[in-house]
Amino acid sequence: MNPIIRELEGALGGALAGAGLAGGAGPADFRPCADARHGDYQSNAAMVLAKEARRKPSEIAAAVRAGWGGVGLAEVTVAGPGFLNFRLTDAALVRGLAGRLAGRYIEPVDAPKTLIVDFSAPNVAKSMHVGHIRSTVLGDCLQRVARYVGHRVISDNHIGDWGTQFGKLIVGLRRFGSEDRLAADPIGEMERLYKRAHEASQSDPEVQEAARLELKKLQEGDPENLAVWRRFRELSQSAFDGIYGRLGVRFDETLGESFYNPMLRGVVEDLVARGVARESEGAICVFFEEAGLKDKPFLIRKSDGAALYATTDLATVKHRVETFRPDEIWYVVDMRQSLHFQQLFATVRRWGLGVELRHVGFGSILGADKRPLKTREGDPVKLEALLEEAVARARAMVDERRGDLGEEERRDISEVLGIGSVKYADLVQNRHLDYVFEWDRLLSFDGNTAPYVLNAYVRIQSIFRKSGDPEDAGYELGPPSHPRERELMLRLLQWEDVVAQVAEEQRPHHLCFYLFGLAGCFHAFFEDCPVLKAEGGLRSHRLALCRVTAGTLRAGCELLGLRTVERM
RNA sequence: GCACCCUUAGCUCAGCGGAUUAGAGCAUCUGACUACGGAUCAGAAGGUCGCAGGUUCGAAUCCUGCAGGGUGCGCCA
Repeated sequence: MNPIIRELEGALGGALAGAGLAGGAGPADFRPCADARHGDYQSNAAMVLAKEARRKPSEIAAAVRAGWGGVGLAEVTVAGPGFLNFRLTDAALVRGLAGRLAGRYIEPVDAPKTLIVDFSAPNVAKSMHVGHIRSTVLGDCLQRVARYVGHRVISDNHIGDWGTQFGKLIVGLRRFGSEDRLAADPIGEMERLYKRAHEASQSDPEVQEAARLELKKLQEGDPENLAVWRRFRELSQSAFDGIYGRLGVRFDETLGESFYNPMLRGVVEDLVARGVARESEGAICVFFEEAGLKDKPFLIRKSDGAALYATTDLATVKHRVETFRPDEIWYVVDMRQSLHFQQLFATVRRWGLGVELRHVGFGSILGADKRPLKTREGDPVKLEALLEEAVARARAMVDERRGDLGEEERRDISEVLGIGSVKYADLVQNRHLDYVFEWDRLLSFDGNTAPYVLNAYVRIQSIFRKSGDPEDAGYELGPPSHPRERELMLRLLQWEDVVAQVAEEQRPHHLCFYLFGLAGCFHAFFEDCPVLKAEGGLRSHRLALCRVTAGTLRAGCELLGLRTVERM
């Protein structure tokens, strides 16, 4: 929280206590005014607390005003049935931004936690496609934000590197494989091999049997098949790394499904021994009493003895708890899996592992027809191709407007804008809504988009270049001399709270909306308040505002996983 | 059948631990081009917040029911 806002909230708490309403009555409910005409910040605490205390809200509000101890911070007015409206003093505005001008952008949370953020999770031997965008972009943003506010974060890519598909892949490689193709386009070749073997097995029982045997050999640790499997995995990983590099996404751990393989048997046995799971129709299941889960058993071992997705997930939780001692684990996974997570979480609770699990769910990406996005041929759209197209489209716009810049810089700007636009379009939306992927809207450089936000930053950088001042010039923040300055200062003050909210609710769209609003405030300020033409203290003050704004925009972009550029 | 999610302006969406006259963007219309970057700004118009009840001094927000759309639900992941 911004230090000055914290002081204000404290002063409100004190005034409430002075009015006979103990601090235990809950938060002071101090927040920016919904409508700026009423003031800068507001509190409905008087009305909320009046109900419990069986007193008149207006009376409580009047008492708060009379006992207001934050005179140097804000003036209080009472409106309507008991609204408390606050108008910050100039001194408070200046003091609230002093830390930021000095480069301090965040105060660590009071109680840092250890968090595991589980996201992305592509499958080996397949290319990443649109279905992976949201998990990857959202998960990366959340790990950045959580780290930023001071939590200890472990990001983990739970890749799909084990399963029945490897039987067919091995058969495919042996019968139809081509080293040349595998070297030239590893993922493409692996997909082709799988498809080829799968098709062959449909019509030819011999192929199907061969795949089954190869899978069995692999599972039993046959060295040759293991070597092939490792090769598939390595080839896939380097393809993933290429995309992650381009997206600027990093993982602390990449513990795929195969890692947990040796633990699966023990997990099932332990759950049975503890009475959490039991045999049913030849399989092992967990049954629930909870409403909604009653008739929905959680299968952890098939009747043929094989483990399932659920088993691996349970083993994963156990391993994470034992290894990293996390307070929370966040699963950034498609909402369609919410039942699975409900069951998983309920099972873990009964198992008594003592960790808070959270499903950070999100909706699907749809095509213009409102059906899951596919290519014209009906295949999923590959992530690499999608990023390539985004950058190409951005490049066309950069070329059109900035022919004066060199080739290398234009390429770099296009990359930042193209990738940034795709990420931003995803993050700006409330995550649990499906979203319709439309190139024109996504890359429209108008509205609440990455280019708009980046442009505000670029304009500020341009001011500094033009100022002729040294980069480390000291500027001094003064009291607002214009309404636009005041609006900008107030907006800047909200930064810490917005970041905290994103961390608490795992909802990055709040940060996007904040940055968009901040960029708008800056543009408006820039329109009405000459910076470089101002003189003396005013020039210094306005440049200080520019500096804090640029720093905040840059910090926000970084949290979203967007790179910034100096010119565009 | 059961469960979860969604329904707010023409379109895409914020807001939903209740509160002062429901907000943005896009599209539409009007202005600002001797511009510290017009990839901008200012303004207008546009909504019985799916429907019906209920709780409350006060409901887009909480509760119940209904309708429409989506998703998922024993041996896939």
